[in-house]
Amino acid sequence: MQDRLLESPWALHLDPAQRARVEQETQVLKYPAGSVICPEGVPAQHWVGVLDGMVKVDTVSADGRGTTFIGVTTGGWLGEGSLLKRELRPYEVVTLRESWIALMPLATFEWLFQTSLPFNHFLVRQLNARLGQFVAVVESCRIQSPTAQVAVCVAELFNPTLCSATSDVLRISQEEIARLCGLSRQIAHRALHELEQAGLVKMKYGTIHVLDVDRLHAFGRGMAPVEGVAGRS
DNA sequence: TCATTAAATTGTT
DNA sequence: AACAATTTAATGA
Repeated sequence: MQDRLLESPWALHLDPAQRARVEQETQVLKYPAGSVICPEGVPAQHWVGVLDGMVKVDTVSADGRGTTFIGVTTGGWLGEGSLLKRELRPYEVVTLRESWIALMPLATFEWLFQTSLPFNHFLVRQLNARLGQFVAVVESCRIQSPTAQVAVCVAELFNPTLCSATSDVLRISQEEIARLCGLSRQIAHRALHELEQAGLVKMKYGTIHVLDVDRLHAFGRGMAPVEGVAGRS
């Protein structure tokens, strides 16, 4: 699993010396499901890579209610925002299931940031992709139905710029999907059932098979079956 | 390998 | 939100 580290997209264009230092200083650890990798409110000390598994980024308010902002699947990297700003982690990072996690120290990240142009290109593309991800979610949330919202959230978990989707099987409970979309579990459940009937996903116990990512994405932007609303203007 | 139990997840009201 | 039903995982014979 250590090998996966240098197979990351940002590592492909580093020179041998840079690759060597990255490999030496980055630790690769296995975490059981539910582990807090980055606690909220502590200084950010690592850039976090999901070599295998899945994590969520969320925050818990005082009254115990929590919201999930993003899910990151195998091949994704996160946490660069807090590193660049040298700030306390505004959100916590938690594994949703057993995962292999890479932790690159701040110093190593900063060194790559200062010395590698390809690394900077990667960061710009990643930040841009994240922005697009959030815009798509907000759009589906404001304009479309909850079902479209779920469609976009699930589709975005497969965003090729943000992860290296190796499989179309998503091991995640409907409850976590609901958190990810900011919906109640029953609404998310209904939405997932609709998407299943539309032939876009296939539900099993604890897993979701994504059959057509492209159509899922399209669903979030007006391809919804309710065209009585969309057609009028 | 099979039966029993606990835990997690889903389905329904 | 609470409850019931279902599936999986773990345990032990």
